[in-house]
Amino acid sequence: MKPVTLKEIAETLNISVTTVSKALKDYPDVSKKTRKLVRETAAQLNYRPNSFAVNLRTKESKTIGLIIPEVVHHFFSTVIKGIIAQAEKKGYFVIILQSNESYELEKKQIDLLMSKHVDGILISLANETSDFKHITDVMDQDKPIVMFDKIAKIVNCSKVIIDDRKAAYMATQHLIDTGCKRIAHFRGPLLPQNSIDRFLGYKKALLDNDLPYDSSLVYICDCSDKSFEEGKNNAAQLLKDHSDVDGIFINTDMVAIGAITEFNKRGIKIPEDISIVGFSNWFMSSAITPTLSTIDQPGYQMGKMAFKQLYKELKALKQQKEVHPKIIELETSLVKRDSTKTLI
Amino acid sequence: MKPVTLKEIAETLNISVTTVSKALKDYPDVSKKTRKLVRETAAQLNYRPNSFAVNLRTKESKTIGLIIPEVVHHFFSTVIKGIIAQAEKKGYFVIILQSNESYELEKKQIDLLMSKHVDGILISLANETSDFKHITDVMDQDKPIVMFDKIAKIVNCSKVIIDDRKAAYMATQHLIDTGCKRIAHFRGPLLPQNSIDRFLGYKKALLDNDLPYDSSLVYICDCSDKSFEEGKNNAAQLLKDHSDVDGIFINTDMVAIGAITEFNKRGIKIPEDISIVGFSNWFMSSAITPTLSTIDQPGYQMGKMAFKQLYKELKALKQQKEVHPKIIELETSLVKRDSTKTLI
DNA sequence: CGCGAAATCGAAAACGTTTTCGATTTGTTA
DNA sequence: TAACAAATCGAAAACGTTTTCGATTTCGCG
Repeated sequence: MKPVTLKEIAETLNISVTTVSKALKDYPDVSKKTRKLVRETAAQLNYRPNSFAVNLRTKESKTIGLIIPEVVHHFFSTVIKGIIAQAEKKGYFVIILQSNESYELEKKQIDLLMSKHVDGILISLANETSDFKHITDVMDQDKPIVMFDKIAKIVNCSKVIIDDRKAAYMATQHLIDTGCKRIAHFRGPLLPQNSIDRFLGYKKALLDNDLPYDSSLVYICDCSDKSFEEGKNNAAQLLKDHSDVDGIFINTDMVAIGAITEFNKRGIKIPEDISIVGFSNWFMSSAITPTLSTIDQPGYQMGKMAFKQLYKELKALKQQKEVHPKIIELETSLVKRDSTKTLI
Repeated sequence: MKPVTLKEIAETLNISVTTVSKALKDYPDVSKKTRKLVRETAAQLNYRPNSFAVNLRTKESKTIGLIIPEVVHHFFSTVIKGIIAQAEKKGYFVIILQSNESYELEKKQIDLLMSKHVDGILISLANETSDFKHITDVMDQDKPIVMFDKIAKIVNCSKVIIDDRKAAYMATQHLIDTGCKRIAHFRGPLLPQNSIDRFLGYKKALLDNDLPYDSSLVYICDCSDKSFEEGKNNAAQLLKDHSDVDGIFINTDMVAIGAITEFNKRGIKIPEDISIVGFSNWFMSSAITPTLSTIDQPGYQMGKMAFKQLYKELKALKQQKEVHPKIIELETSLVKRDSTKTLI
């Protein structure tokens, strides 16, 4: 009933605990004979090292923390999956906590993870977060932290990102290329770096093509769990405000699908009346009618890379090596579908 | 730089480690004066108990394991969210592992969690799983385990479920009530209890209404990440096989949406030609055209309840009390939308 | 056989906490 | 003031592992 310990193996074999421990870890200073003997009885008694004791001794938990703004979110789900898969390969566990896009909660969650002594932290920042002391505090304690997707440029840690500005530029340029002259933008919240960058990419594309930038064509949405509704509302509002708009670049696919739904309901033809490009390549974007042109954002890959970088830093730290923060930029691509078309 | 320990607090105060420890836990045998003193210096030195040592001493990790077939899944996301939220309230962490619907992987993940000494396990079984020794092994080691959604009736542990049979009956009855005479079923895989139950509910509703059960009207789909495609394929196949079908009860919303997409493409009118009812009330079901009638399945609630039950058992076990497995059944409801209508 | 080197082993400390139980001090009452 | 109860404290063991360092044994070789 009681779990088997090194001591019990030692007793049944009439050798010391030390030797048993060393035998199981293939230390060179224990003879092959006893090594084999120990292995066998350990297997026979179904020995499992007590991870609590190992943790205490080695000061490692083989566990990392993951803080995410929102678990119920398709893109983040794929990131989580990438992280978990990669962590498992390296024998790490992942503890997931949510920030609910709240700065206070984010701080609390970091605190919890630190008191739990996770070996490292992966984080995508909350929309609210504009102060980063809680992050730098972690770094000051020599605990590696890697940001992904929603990052802070000012913090000097490793990051896994896409070039949001470039991607948004690509999306907007595509609208222009297919003939749009007056292009609106449904942007995300004001603080997060990626919604800023997407906005800037949109703006730059306009200016590079000698199209005037009109701030009244920029609509804000939270991109919360109400995204879909926001898309509908913004679409309705846009129709009221500007009858001349012929294209929209939208911050996320879900908002875009909300907008499409609203346009469909009102008999606005896509892409004949209005062309739309979304962002993230959520699988539903190929299911909606019309199918949605969008930017492909590699979530799984992002999770995978984020863990890989964290793992590198964990190893470096263990060997007392210097770690240099690294910025990993993943490629995005434009996926052309039916919501954008060159009209004759 | 080094984290402060009880010992250091004791030294700065010239008292024993014992007293410090007891003071921090409000033991009655330390005077109020020293208790306050200890608290203050602990706060001042920013003392954090070393969780590794606490774990080792108390044999608790305040961590539970969660095994889920697939993280990238809207329903499971909401369950995860419910679990994490509730766990946090009680000071528990959640380690998430995926089974990818594989029995072998599920076994391995349980093994990992056991070796990590999680305090308890929450699990939704993989489709492949038909042997349950790995589950009963956990129970034999007095580690509480609670199943949710995809459960095994034969295993005597606590479960949080819905009445899939009743819900499916409701869905099918609704199709019949709106005038359908020949109703197909896109069912899930053969092994999981819930897809069996949904099939049985469908069948019973037919028979209770004196409609013949025709096994050729039952189509199987994996409900994997290819769900959407499967919906399209099954829909296309159905049109080839049976031109007289006027209603379908579909195992999940995502498959249903795939089917709707296919029907839309082919000019089949919903609900005029074919009525459709899905399952789970995924938010996209109110976004698709036409909106999808479905069964509301309370994911968040299910996660919350699953953790609550596990927590109860953890507490009972700590107090050496007997634990009685409990089956918690959550209510479902029919959500009527545009994909089903009584036609005049 | 003797000597040094190499191979093999084990005692013990350490990780930081919790908790038992005995020791000491303080307070109370006759 | 003596005697006892109550309050307050601390020594030490325990949780199970890892690792250092010294002790012992074995071996090779002259």
